[in-house]
Amino acid sequence: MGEPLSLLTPVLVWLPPKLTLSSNRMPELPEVEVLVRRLQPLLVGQVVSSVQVRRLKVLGNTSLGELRRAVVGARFGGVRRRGKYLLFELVPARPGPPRLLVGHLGMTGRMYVAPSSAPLAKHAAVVLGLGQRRFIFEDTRYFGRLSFSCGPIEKLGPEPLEPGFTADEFYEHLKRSRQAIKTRLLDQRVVAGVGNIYASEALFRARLSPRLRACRITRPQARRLWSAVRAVLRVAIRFGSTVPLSLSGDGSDNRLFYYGTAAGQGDFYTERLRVYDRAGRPCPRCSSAIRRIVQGGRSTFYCPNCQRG
DNA sequence: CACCATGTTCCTTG
DNA sequence: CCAAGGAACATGGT
Repeated sequence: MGEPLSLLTPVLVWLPPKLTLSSNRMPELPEVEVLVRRLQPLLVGQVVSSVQVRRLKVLGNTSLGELRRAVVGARFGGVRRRGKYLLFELVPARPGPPRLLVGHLGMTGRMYVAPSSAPLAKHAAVVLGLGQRRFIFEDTRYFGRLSFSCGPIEKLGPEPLEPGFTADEFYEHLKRSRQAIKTRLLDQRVVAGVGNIYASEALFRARLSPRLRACRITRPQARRLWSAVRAVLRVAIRFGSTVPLSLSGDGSDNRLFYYGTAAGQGDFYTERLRVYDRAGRPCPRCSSAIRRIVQGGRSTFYCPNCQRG
């Protein structure tokens, strides 16, 4: 600063970073939480004028007729999250009890609100008309769901960031299984919302080996892991809340925040995962090489030096 | 071209 | 009946 501008001073032009966040990252609790917060102001109060289902599979056991009857004319009430599930409350036009539409993004699902004039995505599975705009559930692999089936959410374990998730119950639950601790973390009945990425991250933070058998965990170790799970998820939500992604379909971005991807420039896209997908690279604590193993058919990443047990 | 990635459900085996 | 392990699902990226 203070340097006088001359005709020879190069002019720096700021270009917005391209919003091409890696699409191979799957939504877990933090991604769903951030999505729910962003969808809320776009949906609450909106009245559904039409329903288009382009892939019946994503409705699961819900029939197209049932969806139409319950949704057309209804108004979006609350938008909430449970584990990795999105919960949409739909208030009927005529007096009656609200219905709960349950969504899951599977591995490649997206949900966003776009102008009705925008071209429809190739893999748009369900489209709800909202006047000039439409709510779109898109999923290239169609593993996701949007239905009235509440069965899956009733089986979920405690919400990790709420008081119902206690270190003591977590410990008692782990004690009952001979499976590797990493595999247990992926069981949605133990704690809801942890997926393959944050399971590795939490174990690293707790300095516990992913191969440790759950029943061999000590009470202090369980407490450390309990704390690490919560910290990892909270940090991811905080980070995701700062990413300036648009949910209005006016950009070419993928409309879903993915944590920890280093695409583009600037602080928003700094790599923040410590071990996931970093095989062979140095551990951020001790510089040993991060190792990749397969547990239950899924990749696990950890530092063999820092993570014991 | 063969294989890999993810989350959930379903099936089989012990 | 339960725990644990593996296949299947569908598609695109490498």
